[in-house]
Amino acid sequence: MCQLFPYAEHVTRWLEPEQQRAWRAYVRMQGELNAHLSRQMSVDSDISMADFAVLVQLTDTPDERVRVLELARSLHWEKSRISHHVARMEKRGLVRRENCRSDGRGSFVVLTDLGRSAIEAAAPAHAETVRALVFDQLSDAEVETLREISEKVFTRLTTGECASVIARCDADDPMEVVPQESGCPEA
Amino acid sequence: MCQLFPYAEHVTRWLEPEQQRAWRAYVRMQGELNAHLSRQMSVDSDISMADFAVLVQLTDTPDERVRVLELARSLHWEKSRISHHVARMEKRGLVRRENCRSDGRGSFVVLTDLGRSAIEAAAPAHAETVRALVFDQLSDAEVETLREISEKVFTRLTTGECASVIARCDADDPMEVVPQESGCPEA
DNA sequence: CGGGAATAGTTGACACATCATCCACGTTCG
DNA sequence: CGAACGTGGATGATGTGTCAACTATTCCCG
Repeated sequence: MCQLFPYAEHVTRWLEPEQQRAWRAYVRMQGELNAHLSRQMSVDSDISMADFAVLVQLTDTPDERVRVLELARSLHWEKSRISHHVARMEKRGLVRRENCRSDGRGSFVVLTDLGRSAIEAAAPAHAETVRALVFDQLSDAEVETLREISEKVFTRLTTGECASVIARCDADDPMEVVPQESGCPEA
Repeated sequence: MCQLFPYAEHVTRWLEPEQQRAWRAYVRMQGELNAHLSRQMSVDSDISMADFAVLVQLTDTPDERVRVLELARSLHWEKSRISHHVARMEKRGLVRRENCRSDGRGSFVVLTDLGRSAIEAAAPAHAETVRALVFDQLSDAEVETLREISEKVFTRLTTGECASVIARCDADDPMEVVPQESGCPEA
């Protein structure tokens, strides 16, 4: 068995059985959940999760216009991804590009009316789906632990050697369930 | 604010603030973790996570050959995805296709020597990365809770209305950190 | 002022996922 | 037997993500 990886003991502490089980459960769940949320979103709102993320960033901003690099940083996307994606969204009329006067290199992504109504239509259903699939299954303690686990792993991912990947400036608010106004009273 | 979604109260209970925070932490973490694992895998093994998943299924099987539909079921992939992906892997020499004699429609995906050495090279580094990024950050209790949360959500996703998506037969073992032989003694 | 270096963004090539469609074979039942 | 229908799988079109190269502007330093 193990002789399949002759150098294993020098490189790897492997995973404990408990960890193996947890990891496989997590991987499976996470894959299915992503798939389900994406499908749900495109079925009942005709936009993708990626579109949604971009639109959230735009509605989060007072004048509904964000620099491309700003988008890249807050979404943790590569700039070329932003560029391609915005191009596609522009073709569908969800956003529009504008040149930046103060910096000749820059350009803004601006929310259109179509874009605004798209996200306003999508957000409630999405939040509802998340609630039904995830939070209705979990106790308060579990929710808290989920947050702690996520924060710990995320911190590990964005500090030290790992951080090299993208020029991580600060980057807050990568994604919301409900666009910012969700300071909804009865929430 | 909330009048942005006039029908919201009829449709949605929204998320509690605690849940919002947990959800955003989870989404962020999960996105970064996926990205990091994929990048890591392709950098130090020259195969993708998808390749890895397919190869694991093959090495899991005594004679290292699996029917396409079998693959689709155990990975929870669509059959066309398998087909395309196997085509690419075949072009790179990681697997090869063989016709099924007992059923003229069917075909087998067979592990090649190159494929075997690819996964043998990839697995330890991958397991090590997962351990370093995830499990080294977590207490035993957190690992247990992570598994419980994952199982609860996964169960919700694969039962009832949600299950309609793919013809969910049974489908076990969608993905492993270490190909099956990982019944490693000291693990 | 001039000439690199850094920065903002785009582009093209390619890997990947999904969807709809198609084809070949098998099964069933008249 | 043979027509109808189901199944295993392949294919092409399209949307999406990544990498590497490129352009254009701005910054910096002499």
